[in-house]
Amino acid sequence: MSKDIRDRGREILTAELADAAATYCAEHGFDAVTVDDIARAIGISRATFFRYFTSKEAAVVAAVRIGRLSIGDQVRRGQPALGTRVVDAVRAAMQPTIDAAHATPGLLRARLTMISESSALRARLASERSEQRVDLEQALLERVADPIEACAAAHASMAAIDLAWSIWSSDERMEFDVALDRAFELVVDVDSVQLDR
Amino acid sequence: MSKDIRDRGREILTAELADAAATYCAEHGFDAVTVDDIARAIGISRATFFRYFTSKEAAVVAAVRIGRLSIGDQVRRGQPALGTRVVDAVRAAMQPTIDAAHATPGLLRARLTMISESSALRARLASERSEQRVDLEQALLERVADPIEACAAAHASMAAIDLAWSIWSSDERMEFDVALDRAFELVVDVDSVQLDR
DNA sequence: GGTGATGTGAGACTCAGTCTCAATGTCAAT
DNA sequence: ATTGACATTGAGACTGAGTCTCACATCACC
Repeated sequence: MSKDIRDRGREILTAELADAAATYCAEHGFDAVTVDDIARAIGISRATFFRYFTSKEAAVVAAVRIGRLSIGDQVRRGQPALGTRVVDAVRAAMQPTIDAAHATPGLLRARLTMISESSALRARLASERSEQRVDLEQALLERVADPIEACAAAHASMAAIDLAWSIWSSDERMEFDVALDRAFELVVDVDSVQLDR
Repeated sequence: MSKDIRDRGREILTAELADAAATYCAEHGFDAVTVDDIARAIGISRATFFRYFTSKEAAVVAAVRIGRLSIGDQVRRGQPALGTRVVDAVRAAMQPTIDAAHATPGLLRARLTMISESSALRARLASERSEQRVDLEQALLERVADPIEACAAAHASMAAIDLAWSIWSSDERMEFDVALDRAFELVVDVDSVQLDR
């Protein structure tokens, strides 16, 4: 199937372009550069840039999206056993992300910092996370009978994943899998958190 | 203090403009109208539109943002007692929103539907919710000693609030306070949700 | 009636994102 | 080697969002 090969080739090329674009933006400041600048810097035309990315922000956010599989697909692939707690299934589905974070932690931290410093990039990331939650919801609906329970589990799990990134970002020495464990534990036990001052 | 009066006047005017803008967009389709169209329709110039709203999307989203107080400020105002569970404090802080949702449920539902149908508006709403979470985090930090616990509680609470809007949107007969109760209960008990098929 | 501060409209400008069209490259069949 | 189908690219025009400057109007205060 030559089509698969072509598509894979395009995927790899997209990843390389996103990487180069993110590197260029990190050097010059995302808000200070135009799409023309980025395109020229990574060796393509403006028109081609928009064939690979839907927006200026998308290119940079694509550079931190680790595995090519969505979180929903990762859950499906894991084929978690009947009776598994949903939060455990989602936590397990994060393994590829953990591996990627462990491989190049410094680069990932730098790029998350860049994103957090631009309101346009923060907005894009928030929007992307929201879509990820919908994707996770759909995957869970296939394995959980009550749709509202599936929806709730997706919301809580995404909250935990978000929290894990926060925890990981705020401590240079933290490993991402530890942050994830802590985040899921905190979210599951959130009813024990009280006002203590 | 005349300055306060002026500011209050501007707040009221902004709310009226947002309302008119949302109504116009609902009639003609958000993606199909330009800022020029909206501005003309609500009787101001394009330049003035951008003095009241930071973007085209902001005007519409402002029309569904109910109380003028942020969720963090609502928690502070509630002055919840020492030992209160954070989730209960946040749930209680939603009372003004409940009241507003109860006052004009049909209008609110129509506008949330419009938002869900435009990717630009969905993105804007997601971004706004993310900022609300940060705001809530800051308020909780003042009352919870462990910053990570405060952060976790903010993430979980915002997940519950998001979920409440989902639940409320998906059932015409649901009252928003019931949706909120159900959402908080589901998020707090999320560890009991299992894969059952 | 001046005078200064604030709000508004007009219009120029930059840049993001879309679209069309022509040029180039690739591959297969002959 | 040549041709023809097809995909990719670059160039450039175009729309519309968002910013900025300047001129004008309005209103309060003196």
